[in-house]
Amino acid sequence: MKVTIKEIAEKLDISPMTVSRALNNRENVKKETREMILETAKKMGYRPNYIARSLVTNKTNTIGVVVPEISHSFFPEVIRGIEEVTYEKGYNLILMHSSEDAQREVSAIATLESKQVDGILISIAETVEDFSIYKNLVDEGYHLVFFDRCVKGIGASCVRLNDIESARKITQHLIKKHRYKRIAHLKGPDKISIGKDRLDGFLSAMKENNLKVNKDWIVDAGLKESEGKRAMSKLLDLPKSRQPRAVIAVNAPVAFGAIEAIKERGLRIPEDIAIVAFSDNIRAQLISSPLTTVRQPAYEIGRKAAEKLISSIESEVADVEDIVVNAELVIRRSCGCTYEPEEK
Amino acid sequence: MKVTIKEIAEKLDISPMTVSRALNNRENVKKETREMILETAKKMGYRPNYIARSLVTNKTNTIGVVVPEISHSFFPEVIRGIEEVTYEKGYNLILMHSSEDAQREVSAIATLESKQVDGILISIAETVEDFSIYKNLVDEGYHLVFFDRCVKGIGASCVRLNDIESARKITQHLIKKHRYKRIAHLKGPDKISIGKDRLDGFLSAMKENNLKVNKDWIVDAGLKESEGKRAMSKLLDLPKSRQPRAVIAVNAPVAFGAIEAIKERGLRIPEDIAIVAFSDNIRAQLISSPLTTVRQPAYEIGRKAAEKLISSIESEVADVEDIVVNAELVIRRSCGCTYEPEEK
DNA sequence: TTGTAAGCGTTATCAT
DNA sequence: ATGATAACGCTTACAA
Repeated sequence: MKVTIKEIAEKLDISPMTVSRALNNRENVKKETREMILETAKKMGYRPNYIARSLVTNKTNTIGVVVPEISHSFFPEVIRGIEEVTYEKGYNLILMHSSEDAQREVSAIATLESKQVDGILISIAETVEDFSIYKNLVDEGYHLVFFDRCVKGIGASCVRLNDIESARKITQHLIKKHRYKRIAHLKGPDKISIGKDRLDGFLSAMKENNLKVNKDWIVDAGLKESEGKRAMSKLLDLPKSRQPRAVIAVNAPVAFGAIEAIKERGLRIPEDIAIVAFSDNIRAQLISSPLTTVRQPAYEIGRKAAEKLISSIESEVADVEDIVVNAELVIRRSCGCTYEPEEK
Repeated sequence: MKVTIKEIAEKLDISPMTVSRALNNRENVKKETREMILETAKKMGYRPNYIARSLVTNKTNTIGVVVPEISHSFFPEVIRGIEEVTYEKGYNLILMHSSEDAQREVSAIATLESKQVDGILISIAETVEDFSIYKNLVDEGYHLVFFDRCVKGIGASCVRLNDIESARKITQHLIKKHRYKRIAHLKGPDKISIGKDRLDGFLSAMKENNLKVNKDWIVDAGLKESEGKRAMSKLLDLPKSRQPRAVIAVNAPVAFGAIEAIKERGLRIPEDIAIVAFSDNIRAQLISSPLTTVRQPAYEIGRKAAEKLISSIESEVADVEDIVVNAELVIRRSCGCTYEPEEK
């Protein structure tokens, strides 16, 4: 039922090799022979078997993508960017989804290796503690590019936001524009770059303005809404005199959780407490005090990561790059600014 | 650099076959031999080569997914549902993206065939005119399941919304609850089921209530925002006396386009003209007259489609099913109902 | 319990 | 320009 090169060859009474050459548009086939082969192949409904081809060429023209989650808007948009580039360059995409689970991520990577992908794009799961897996991949010569959530210093390229700079920028906004002095940070996991960088940028801006950062104001908030709520509650449990006037959340879900905690105490945003966050999403403008955020150019991150990976696959040079994409401040009401709602 | 079964066998001075058996947890391997093999394999960093395995077993444990677009919320959510099931059942996902382009869809399918996927899940591109491709796939014995945008009568299963019923329900709401009589429909392409079914449900409800449907009130609006705007303009260009009092849009983007046209003429929603749409999305609740919609259980559609496909792959029975998922009315202000904004 | 031989569909290499 | 042969890494079928 499935037509093979061999069958075409038999039908035409020529060698499989000639058929293969014709089908692959090689030079050295007589014009008439080629035409006859192409026609017959079409008539017989021939489809090349990439599995067999890959086995001999040791190339699958496939890249694996591992994302931690796919429900929110950021990763689908990144995937769209990746998909666009891979399509242009003739690659396919195997999509794996770690659900923020380190174990599942390990098995996803193993599967991709077994599928002999030409390279891997990965944004690591929140719970990952052991980076040796990535290190091993790189050491074994795999093409690996991180995006958004990167691991530094293991020799893999990385496409990410300029998080330190963005954190500085949004902190500066709170300080210079609004004259807030008591600023807290709901921070992400130390282990992943967004957690560390956003904290660093925040601290750097505070220091630059000679503002004191109370130790209680740096609270672990993970990356999820429930954790954001818990972390914010901790801040609000402080004696009034030690509470912050403004809060910077590591991402939007954490901010939404924090907002819940604030509302439950009957406090107003931004009058009683201001809040801003990284990672813009549509819900940020929807809520009653629209959230000032740092908007991430997700599509662009996807494109750049895919481009970097494919160029590294095709050129075979191990040119490790740290590609930084600039984010944009989206000013809304939650920081204390006045605000014209955006339609659409 | 890449470890093979043969290399493990040589190192242990046994046959590759025994190694293969041990690695695949077959019964007939002595316990000590198996343990020794497993240990060595691990130490050497062995990864099975699924490409080679697939070539002989003729099974890739991979299914292909073709979606028309990935930017909006619906398809990512469907993909999540698909991903969840494929993960549970031990399958992988190759993701292809037609960009609503028939030609690109054809090439996506050809690629999936070449990659020897075990089955294909597809939601067809808007511009597809020729259904013989799908028919051929089915006739050749491919496992094919449509989701959301289905093609009927070619012997493939389909998971979709109960569009006729949903259309009836939302039309009934406009008629019974609001007493609108002059109702127009911004319709989708006839060729795809959502276009046809939503129109049919609308017409059926109108007929049941003895309401006349002016021919001018059925306007082709494609599936995109720009086309929705153009279509709505057509309605608004009618003499005042022949204009509809309420409009049902085939999907949310078309509704947003229509709303733009309405606003540009200085008309109010729902006071001057009411509008409702299929396919809820977060923007629907965001706009100034929050849109009454039919909410599609995308995740569930993804799950059911994947389950159906995998069961058909594994059971080898050609049990064609038309699986219908029920949608839910989300009442907001644009239909004329009063409305409490949802936070979150 | 273990081994041998053949073959999956394709392409690389060397020959003609 | 075309063909013969071997090989990619694995598993099936059969033999020992």
